[in-house]
Amino acid sequence: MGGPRFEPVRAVRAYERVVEQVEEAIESGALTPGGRLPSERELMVQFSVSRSTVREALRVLQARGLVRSRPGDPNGAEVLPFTPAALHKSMTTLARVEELSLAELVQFRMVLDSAAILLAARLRTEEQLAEMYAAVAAMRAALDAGEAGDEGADSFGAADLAFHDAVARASGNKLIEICTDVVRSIVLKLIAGRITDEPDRGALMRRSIRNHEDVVAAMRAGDGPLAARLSRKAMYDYYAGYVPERERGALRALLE
Amino acid sequence: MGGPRFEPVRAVRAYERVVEQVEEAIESGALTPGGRLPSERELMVQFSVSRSTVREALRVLQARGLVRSRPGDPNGAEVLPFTPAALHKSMTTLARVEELSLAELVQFRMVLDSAAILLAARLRTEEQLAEMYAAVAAMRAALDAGEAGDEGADSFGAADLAFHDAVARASGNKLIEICTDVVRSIVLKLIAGRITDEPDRGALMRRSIRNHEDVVAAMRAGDGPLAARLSRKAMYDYYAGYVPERERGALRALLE
DNA sequence: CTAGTGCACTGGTCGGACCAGTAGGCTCTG
DNA sequence: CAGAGCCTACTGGTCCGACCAGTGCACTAG
Repeated sequence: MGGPRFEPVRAVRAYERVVEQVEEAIESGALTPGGRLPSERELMVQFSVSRSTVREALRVLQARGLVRSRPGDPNGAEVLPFTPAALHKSMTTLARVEELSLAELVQFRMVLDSAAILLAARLRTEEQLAEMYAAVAAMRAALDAGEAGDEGADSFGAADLAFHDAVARASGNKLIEICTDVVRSIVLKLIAGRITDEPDRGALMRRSIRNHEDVVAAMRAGDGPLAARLSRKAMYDYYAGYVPERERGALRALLE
Repeated sequence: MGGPRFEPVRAVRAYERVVEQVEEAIESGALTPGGRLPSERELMVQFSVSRSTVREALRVLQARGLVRSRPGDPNGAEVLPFTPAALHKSMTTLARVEELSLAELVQFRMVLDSAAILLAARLRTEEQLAEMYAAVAAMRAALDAGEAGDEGADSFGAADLAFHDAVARASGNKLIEICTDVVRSIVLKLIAGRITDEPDRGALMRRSIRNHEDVVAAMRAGDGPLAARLSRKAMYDYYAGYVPERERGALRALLE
């Protein structure tokens, strides 16, 4: 039969117990976003631990994006609504430490974005479709403004963001929405600097706009698979130039 | 012209500076996994801060999965190789706090897994293909063992994990690999308990095995799109029963 | 009734102290 | 001389008490 199966007892630190309890209170809904934790001095009484322990627990909770504390606030730490900030942080370190290549990130975006478009083609409302049209129009306006001066880059990027954000929201999947946003910002940070030096930037933008128009037209027509395929091609066209030649093959694998 | 553009100065805490410096040392490669940080008392000298501050910084770094400290270790905190533990944590809280539905999670898995299979169908080596066959064989063995007693559930799940892990690795995209793994474990945790109560469990497993066989056959034939479509169907078949009726439509949208 | 001023309290940081635990050098023994 | 055991100098975990610069609110003076 074998003796009783003993499990190794991991030494559980005091601050971890505090973290667990607060975390559970938040997840169970006992503490809602906007609500306040008791002050540190109050917490040390309730948990019967020292203030150092309380503070270390709060640091962990803060690192996980669950609470925020402000000096001088008489109300104690504030419970935050969930933000993907922690997710963003861990993915960013993943990208840096684990040497994620730009190709992998762009590939990931192609996968998620085309999935979002496939879903949005079915689920989108007329209003959301209008948002997408507006975003494309804003991209065109940014292009025209950029032809004269050199200011259009920011607003073009903002319009592009608005487009993909509208699509992601229309997909009805919050996880896709958040992940696309996170990965998008990481990609942009990686190619920042190189993006404005692009010699053919105007042509790139024009092509991107045309691609977006094709995508949204296919979505209006309800042809999700086509829209998804077009969106993968659009993203490939836009980012392939930044990806080393020998890694582009993996990207093209998604173009069918 | 407008006056000089002042930026709001956010009060930067001492422990944050410590975190930043250590983080940068890790990301720049000055500190490599397996390496050791100086002891806390040594750090408080180097940074000219108190031990409380050092410790709060270490707690943050630990929460981000970058270091780990053990009591009594004369070598100081250990720099960890990257693990998706932090990513996992933040996604889990995302799932709980932000009320991600099971349907969204399964949908996400369908998207990522089919993408991984599409890529793996092109890039897989013979060895990786053999791994997948072995995993399917293990699933069948677990089923047969389970018919007699009631022990097969664990080994069936383990074999299933091995299959999808092999596919994800063969895709050549570490981000996909990590995310599928994270989401997978969250899904399993959500339906834990319900999974063994399934009355038709044997039939479900048999069907799943057949689906996996079809997928791997399509991959051997090099038909990525077919394999991807089959894998989406396989996942739908396996998990749809746990998803509320009215949310299944979004899942079916991915079946074409 | 309003505007200004304290006060009580907050979080951030510091320094010192104690404890249980570890690792490696040391001594003592064979 | 070799090996087994103790011992000490560290480690991280926790506690305590203190000070500071801020914040909100009540209270007061106009």
